[in-house]
Amino acid sequence: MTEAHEAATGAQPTRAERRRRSEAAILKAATTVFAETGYDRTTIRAVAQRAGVDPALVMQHFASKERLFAAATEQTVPTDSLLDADIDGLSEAALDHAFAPFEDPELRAQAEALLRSSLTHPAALKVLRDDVMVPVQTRLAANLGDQDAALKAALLNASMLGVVTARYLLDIPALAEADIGDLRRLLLPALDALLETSDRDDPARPGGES
Amino acid sequence: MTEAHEAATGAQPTRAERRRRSEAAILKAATTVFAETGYDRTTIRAVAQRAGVDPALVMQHFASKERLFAAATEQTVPTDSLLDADIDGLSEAALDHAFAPFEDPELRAQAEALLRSSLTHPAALKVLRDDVMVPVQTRLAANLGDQDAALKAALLNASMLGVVTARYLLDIPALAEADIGDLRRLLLPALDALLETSDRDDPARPGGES
DNA sequence: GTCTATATCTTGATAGAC
DNA sequence: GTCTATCAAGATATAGAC
Repeated sequence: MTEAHEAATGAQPTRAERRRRSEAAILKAATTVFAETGYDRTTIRAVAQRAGVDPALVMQHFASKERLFAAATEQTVPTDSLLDADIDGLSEAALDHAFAPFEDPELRAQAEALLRSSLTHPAALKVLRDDVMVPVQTRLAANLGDQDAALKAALLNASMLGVVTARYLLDIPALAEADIGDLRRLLLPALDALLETSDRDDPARPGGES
Repeated sequence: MTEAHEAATGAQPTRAERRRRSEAAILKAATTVFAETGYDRTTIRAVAQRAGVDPALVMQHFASKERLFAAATEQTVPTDSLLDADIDGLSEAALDHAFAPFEDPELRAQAEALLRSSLTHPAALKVLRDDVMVPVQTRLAANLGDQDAALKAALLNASMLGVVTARYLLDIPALAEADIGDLRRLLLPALDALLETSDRDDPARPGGES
């Protein structure tokens, strides 16, 4: 039952429906404010104002600021498409995986809220590290093979973290204005070089077909 | 006049000397606390306790939390050694430049304080972007030459930001435990590949001496 | 020079009217 | 279900004793 449908039919939304909608409005507003200012500087009052509701209503729905933040940053980690990538397309898959949430209008605020708070809010740090970065690195490393796999995966992941942070959160001019195609074009060779088998590999298992 | 010297001679420190010392102690404590928890979660009380002085004394010396933070993160940008690097050693110079403050016990807390607060504290963001990253990128780009110079420099700089952030602030296991020599060994080829002249270069001015 | 005491403000959270 | 009113805690910053 959509709002437009109601307006056309004149039907009244049920109480449960009204409640669900105000909760969604609050959550959307909270995600935006968290994304803009981070956890600490975000106030319940500011969230309520943005959502057009009373501050007490925010507490009624989410019980605490901590749980509101958890709800606003939930599911930031998309279903990973890093498993089915062949080795050649691995860096490309990792690159796209890093940009995807920030280029998707639906996910952008969620991702930004989590990332912006990650350096100062312990709960956000834990989620980013344990639920996002480490799993991604594990899946990347699983596709690699050489003895430096874990470290290479971590470096690739951290580099991409730096790029999206600089572009979307720090607003570093050269990166914020850049075309995403140019970023891909320049980054891909570098990421490929990072993943390439290094000299120190086990001689019994010569690296790839170099 | 050192403390040890005074103890040996029994000389009394002057008032100005006592003041200078308590100010230094406060500044050191502030830098540490800012580095650990960021600007917002750092309280004047916590700084005073860490320094072993009264909270009011902190205000007496630095007037405001904002100015205390500015003093604690001042001079984070070291005199750049990126100008005299030849093109071949450029990525190596940039890499070392990124790690240096975090590997120097004297500078570590300063750098961490600035970086940790940069995503949530506007003043810290401005310093990191305008006084640290943009100048570094400008100097890197000046040594490059091709038409993507600015973007390549920005990407290299942002990647290193991500690596040091993941290693020193987020404590991503694979990176935090890694030997810095391994990080250099794996990163250098990737950074070199990033700076390499790309295919799209102006045909009238073939890139470097490749 | 240093500290006690406190003013002033803002926060998250709660209680109760309607 | 929503809002008014308010609490308790903690923050920066100040004033003044010593």
